[in-house]
Amino acid sequence: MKARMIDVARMAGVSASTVSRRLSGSHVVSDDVGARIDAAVRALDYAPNAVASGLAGSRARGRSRTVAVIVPALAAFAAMTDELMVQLESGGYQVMIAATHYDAEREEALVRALLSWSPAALVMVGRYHSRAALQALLADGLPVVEVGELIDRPIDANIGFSHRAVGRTVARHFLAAGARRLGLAVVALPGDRRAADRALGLREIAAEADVPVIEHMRSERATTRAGAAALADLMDRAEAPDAILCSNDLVALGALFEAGRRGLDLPRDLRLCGYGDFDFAAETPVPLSSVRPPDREIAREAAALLLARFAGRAPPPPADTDFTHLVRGTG
Amino acid sequence: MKARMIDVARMAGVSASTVSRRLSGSHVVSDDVGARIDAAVRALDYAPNAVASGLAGSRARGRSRTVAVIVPALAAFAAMTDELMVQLESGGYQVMIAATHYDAEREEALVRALLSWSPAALVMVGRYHSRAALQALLADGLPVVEVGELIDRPIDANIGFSHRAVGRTVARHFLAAGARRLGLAVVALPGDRRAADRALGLREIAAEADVPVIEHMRSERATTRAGAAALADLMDRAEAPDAILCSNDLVALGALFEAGRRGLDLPRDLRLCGYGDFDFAAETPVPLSSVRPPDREIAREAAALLLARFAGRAPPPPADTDFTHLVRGTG
DNA sequence: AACTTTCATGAAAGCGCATTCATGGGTCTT
DNA sequence: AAGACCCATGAATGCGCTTTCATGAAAGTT
Repeated sequence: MKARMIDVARMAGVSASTVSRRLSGSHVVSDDVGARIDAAVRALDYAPNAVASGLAGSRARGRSRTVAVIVPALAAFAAMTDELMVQLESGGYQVMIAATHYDAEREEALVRALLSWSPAALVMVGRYHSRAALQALLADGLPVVEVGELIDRPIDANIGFSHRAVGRTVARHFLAAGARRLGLAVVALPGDRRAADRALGLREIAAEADVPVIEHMRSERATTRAGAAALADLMDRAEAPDAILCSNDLVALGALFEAGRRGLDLPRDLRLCGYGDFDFAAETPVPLSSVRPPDREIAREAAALLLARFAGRAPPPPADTDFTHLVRGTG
Repeated sequence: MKARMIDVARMAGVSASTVSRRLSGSHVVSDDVGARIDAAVRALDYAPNAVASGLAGSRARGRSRTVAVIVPALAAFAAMTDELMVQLESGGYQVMIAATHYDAEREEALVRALLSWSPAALVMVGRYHSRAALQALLADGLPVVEVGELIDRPIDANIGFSHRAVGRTVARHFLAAGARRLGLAVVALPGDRRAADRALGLREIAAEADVPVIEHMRSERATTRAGAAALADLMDRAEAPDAILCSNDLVALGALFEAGRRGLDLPRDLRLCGYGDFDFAAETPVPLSSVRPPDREIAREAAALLLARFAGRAPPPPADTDFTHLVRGTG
C-alpha cells in the first residue's frame, strides 16, 4: 500500500542500500543515480518509515530519532516545550512529551514509558526525583538535559537559572527601595520546587538584613483567586508586609486586584512582584513588576546542545540563560 | 546491555513467543509459566522496546502505539493537549505533538513527519488545510479526529462545538441586554479560523437585528496590550459600540483596563465578553464575562473514541462538548 | 479404544530500514 | 603499463519484537 524503500529502489533501478544512502546523505551517491532516486521518491510520494529506521539504526546509533521531554505541566511550560519542538524538529527529531503534574510517581512511570521508545535524549524540567531510574539513565548513557533550574549535581547536562537567586534579587530590590517587612505569597502545587526556591532566596536576604518575613504558603494551583486571598491574609496580619513576592503573575494579579479593593496605593503602601512576566503584567493599571524566566532561550540552548551532540559536533558556546528582573509600577 | 525479550525468555526457560504473549495479554499462558515470566521481567527490569514492537506489529496492526497530535499553538491548547496525553497514556499510547503556529505549510510538513511514525491515529485541532495530504490520510485508513470546532465535511471523526454559535449566543445576549451597537475586538493570528468564526456569528445576529457592527480586526497575537488598543480604537469611533466581543480573555482584560482608564462604567456604559474563561476572568474588579470552551471534555471524548476504536469496541456514547456562556459583571 | 478437538508452547518468518562487507570498474602512481 | 588505491554500488545481515504455523500433549467424543 504505502511505498517502501524497496519500491523506490526498484523504480530507480538500484538497490535499497543506495536509496538509503541517498536519503540519509551519509554517503556519496553518483549524480545520475541520485537524480533517479529523487525522481522515484517524488513519484511514489515516499516517506521513510521512522519506526523501521529507528529499529535498524538501533544497532549503530542505539536510539531512534526522538527526544523525550518531561515537564511538570504543559501549560506552565508551553513556551519552553514549543521552542524545544521547533528546534528539535528542524534537526529531524520528533519530540515525545509527557507531563508529570508534579507527581514523582507519575514521573517515574513516564520516564519508563518514554525510554521504551529509545529516544536519543531526555529533556526534563527540574531535578529528577527517582534514584532508581536515575541509575538506569546513567547506565544507558542516554543524554539527559535537566532544564529550567540550576542543579547541584546534574545527571548529565543542566541548563537554567537559579530560582533562589530570583528570590534574592527581588528581596534586595525591595529592601533597597525601602521595604522593611517582606511578604511571601506562595501558592504552588506541592512538588513545585522552583517556587519554594524563590521563597528561600527571599528569606535568605531578609535574614541577612534582619527583616521579618511574613508568609502565606498554600499548596494549591496558583490562581488569581488564591492571589487575592493571599493578599487579604497577609495585609490582615498584625504586622503586614510592605513588599510581597508572589509565586507567579496570576497570584500577583489577584493580589493587585485585592490591593485595589482595599484602596492600597502601589507602590507607596505596598510593593508587589510576580513571576513569569505573563502577557498582562506590563498592562495592569499599575504595571506589575515581575521576573522573566528565559524559557525559550533555555529550550534553544538545550536543543542546540543535543543537536550538536547527536551530530558529534562540539557543543555551541553557552548562551545567556539568566532571568530578568522587570521593575515596573508595583515596585 | 539492556534486557531484551529473549533474555527474559531464557531466564524463564521459555521461548520469546511465550513471553510476548504473556506481556501483551493477547493469549492465555499457563499460570506457572506466566509466573516465571513475570519474575524474570522483574529480575531483569525488562521493558519492551516500543520501536521494535511498533515495527513488528506493523504487519498485523499496521501502526505503532502512538497518536499524533497537531495543534496550532501549544500554549492556547495546553489543556486539551494535556488531557489527550493523560487519557491516551492510560491506554498505553504515547502522544507525539507538533505545533503549526497557524501556518498551513508547516502543518503539511508536520503531518508528513508524524505520519512517518505510523501513528495509530491523528488528532488535529481544527480543519485540515492541505487537500493533497488529506488524500493520503484517507487512503491510509488512519483514524483522524478533528477537534475543537464543528466541521462540515470532516475527514473522519469530529468533536467540538460551533464557534459561530458562540458569536451568535453572545450577540443575542448583548441585544437582549439592551445593546444597540455591537463591537468586535478581534486580535488573532491569521489562520485562526475559530476567532473569525465567532466574529461571523456575531455579525449574523447583528444583521438579523439590523444593528451595526463596529469592528476592530487585527492580525497579530492576542495580547492584553492589543486589547487595550482595540478598545481605545473602538470607543473613539464616531459611533462607538455599547457591547464588545473580544477574541479572547487577554484581549478583554486589556479592554477592561482601558475602559477603566477612560472612566467607563461596566456594564452600564459598555458590555464586554471575552473568550476562553482564563483563570483571572472571574476575578477582575468587574468580573469578566466569557465563554468557556470545553477543551478537556473534547480531549477526553476524542481519547475515548480512539481507545475504543483501537480495541475494536463500539465508541462510547457522545459526551456533552458544548461551550458555556458565562455572564458575569461585564454583562 | 480410536478419533477428533482444544490448547499451551516453540520455531520461524518477517516488519522496513541502516549498515557492514564484498566487488568491480575506475583512477592514480611510479 | 601494471599494481595499488578509491569509490559507488549491491547483497546480506539483523535491530527486537509479533504473529503465523506447526506440534504434541491433554481432554473430550462416540
